[in-house]
Amino acid sequence: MPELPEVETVKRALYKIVIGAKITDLYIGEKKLRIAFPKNLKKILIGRTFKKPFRRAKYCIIPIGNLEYLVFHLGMSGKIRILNDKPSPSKHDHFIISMDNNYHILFNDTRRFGFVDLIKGNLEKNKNFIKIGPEPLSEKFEKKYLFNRIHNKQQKIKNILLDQSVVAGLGNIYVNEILFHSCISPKRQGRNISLNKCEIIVNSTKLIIKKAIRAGGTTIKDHIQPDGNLGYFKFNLKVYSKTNKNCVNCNSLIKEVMISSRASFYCPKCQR
DNA sequence: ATCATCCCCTGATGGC
DNA sequence: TGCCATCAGGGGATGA
Repeated sequence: MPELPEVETVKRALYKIVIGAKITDLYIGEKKLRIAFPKNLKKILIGRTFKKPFRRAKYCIIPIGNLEYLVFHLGMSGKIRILNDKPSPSKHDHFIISMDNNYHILFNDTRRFGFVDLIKGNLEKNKNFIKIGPEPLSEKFEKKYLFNRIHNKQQKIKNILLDQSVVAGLGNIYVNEILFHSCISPKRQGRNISLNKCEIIVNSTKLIIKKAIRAGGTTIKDHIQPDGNLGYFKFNLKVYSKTNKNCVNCNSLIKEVMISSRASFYCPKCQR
């Protein structure tokens, strides 16, 4: 599910309820997620107080002390719910945090590609973060940077933008939408993209990511906001999963092709 | 180094 | 109805 806007939505929901809250209880499921839960996680967390949560790429991070962080990654199907009543864990519920303000954070993940981890020390030097590129909404993500990163690449632009070391947080839905907005074919090689086109890609990225965050992300199947609402950006999708629908600009039929075994959608007339 | 492919896992869907 | 193959928002390991 979750790309940057979905994780940002989760972070904002947590921000409203975790700051200053003390952890009173923890449930940890039997099954291993992408990585095992840290040893003694329960012992370490109970009694600790959350500080301000933040997001980096597709990771949601809550500091629990000086240079100590609780880190979530939602993988493909991970969901965070915020509940007023203590839930009894049902299928695919892997992690529940109870706090002294009577809120409960539930981590549910059908496919278990997500994980929960504890990180100590400088986050940006941690193995999960050290290679991650600039945030798309930061000033560091600008046309010259992008041009430098792609102008000698043999890869298709679709794959380049999915590469977290080039730009952080984009996934399959938003890359498809960004390339449509940029009028660039997903099959175009990185080295065939000019500086001017890079500016267009950068601007489209910022615009679409901002709009998606405002909408609470995109619900295709799994994603829901932590309060149970849908991600309303699904009503703004122009190409993703629109195979054989009409292009909103030129009325041509939207095409679907597989690029590196991931579905890619584009308008063959608008995107070159 | 760079790039494509496979794999982790569960569930939904569609063809036969 | 059942069975099988394919696909899904991610990303790490592998090997050419």
